[in-house]
Amino acid sequence: MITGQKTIPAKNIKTLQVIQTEVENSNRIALSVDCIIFGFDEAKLKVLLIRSDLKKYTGKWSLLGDLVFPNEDLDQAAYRILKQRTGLSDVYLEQVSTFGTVNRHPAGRVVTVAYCSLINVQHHKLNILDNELHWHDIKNVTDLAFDHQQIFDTCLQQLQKRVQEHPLGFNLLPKKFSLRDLQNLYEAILDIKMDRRNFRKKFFSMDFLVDLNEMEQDVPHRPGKLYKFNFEKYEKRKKKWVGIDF
Amino acid sequence: MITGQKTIPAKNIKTLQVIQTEVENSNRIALSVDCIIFGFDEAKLKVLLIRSDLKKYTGKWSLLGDLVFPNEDLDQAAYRILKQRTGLSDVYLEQVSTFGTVNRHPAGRVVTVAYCSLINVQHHKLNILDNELHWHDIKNVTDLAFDHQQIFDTCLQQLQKRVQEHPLGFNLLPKKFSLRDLQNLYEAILDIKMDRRNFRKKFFSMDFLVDLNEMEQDVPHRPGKLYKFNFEKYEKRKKKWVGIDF
DNA sequence: CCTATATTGTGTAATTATTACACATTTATT
DNA sequence: AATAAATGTGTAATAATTACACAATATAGG
Repeated sequence: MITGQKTIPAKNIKTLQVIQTEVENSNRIALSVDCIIFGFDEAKLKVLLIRSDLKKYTGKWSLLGDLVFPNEDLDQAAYRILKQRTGLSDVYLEQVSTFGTVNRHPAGRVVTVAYCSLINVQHHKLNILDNELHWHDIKNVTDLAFDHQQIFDTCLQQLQKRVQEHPLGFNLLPKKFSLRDLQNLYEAILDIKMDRRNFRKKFFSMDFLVDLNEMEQDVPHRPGKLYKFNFEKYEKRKKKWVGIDF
Repeated sequence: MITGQKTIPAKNIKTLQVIQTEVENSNRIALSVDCIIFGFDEAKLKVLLIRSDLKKYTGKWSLLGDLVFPNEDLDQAAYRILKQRTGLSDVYLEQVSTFGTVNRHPAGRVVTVAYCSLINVQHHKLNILDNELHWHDIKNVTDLAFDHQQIFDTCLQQLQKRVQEHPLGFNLLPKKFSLRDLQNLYEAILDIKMDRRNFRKKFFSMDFLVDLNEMEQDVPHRPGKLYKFNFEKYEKRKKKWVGIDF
């Protein structure tokens, strides 16, 4: 057991003055936010990308990003950049991970924080300010500019994990959806097929779906019932975990 | 469906020159790493803390952190800082989250990336260079300096989650451990009590524990069998997930 | 209007995982 | 030799998961 030793010379400890000098001078690094914006449309999971306009990456797609201002909170910067680049506000936005290899950006040292957002393609109008802002089927996302492929892969993986543990997916669907929509969503995100009956059983047993007593319109087959997700009930009841499993 | 529109003026797009100017000039921010180092001893989960030496936080404890150099990778910085401050190397180290509110540090704008490390207290000798470097029972960790309490809470929560899904816990135990040790560890991390028989059944059914045919020594009661974790087997077999549950 | 097509809605049996719970055994200590 | 303290073990009840098939309902097209 290690015990405290007040008398040891604090070699690695710095005074506030030293730290201030370091913070103010040569140790600073440019910091950016990159937004990974997922949407769901035509039963496919999509992501918003723009063309890179850097010569080094001509023709390649990239994530939406920009530098963080020295006087704004990191989360705030994420919302600002998302708003600026797509017109979107009032959406789910979550920090995923930070990427900081020295040479990840051709303009110099830029450490970037990835934020992930899930939006309902039907209900959010995009404000297209940027270079070919585009929804891309995630199946076709390869070879992005910078280290954006790695960032994208990380975010997709985290989405796959989180969507199984939290009702995130509903942010990607219209307010009223059919069970088929819901299953399509999960199948698209997780890239698997599920048994329809068991999928329904599972969601009904969770007891968060509210039957709206409405039917789908304009489908070329027997229409399904429409449901909404009861977020209030979920918030009240949530959290029970504990289940070791690996 | 949004389609690409090459002719839209790219208001938000910047040339490499513009970005370079931004990156080189006034937009830079100090970046630090904070290390949350968990250990397990006396059936308690512990964390390494040092005294803050800033006047503002006199008497308070803080995490081990330092600034990232402009020419080193972020992960590299985390390993360097951990090594520098504790003498530890060759340990599990993982990025958790980034904290970036404007006023989190009194010396100016410093965005910090939290890294979490799990070490075996018995098998790693600490190199005490710092101000009262100390193992603290996590139950007594309150009111840390800076926003370190928030960072600590986030890391502990993530540890609680991850330890249930991955065999992380074994990094905190000696190579040979009893099932009681293992259960104590889980109970300390998750802060719950578990049924002994069911705990054993669970771990035996996973089939990753190797019976070493050795017994505990120097315990004041019937000694238990010693086991090790079969990491190779785990690596081969891992990944099955898919289980929607919330 | 009738038929074909596509998709919805529904139940059960088998298997597997989880929970709750008690007593005999082994070792160290006195 | 007796005591104290912890180990090691099994079963029954319940809950969750999986695999699987057929009738009902709407649209589309002739």
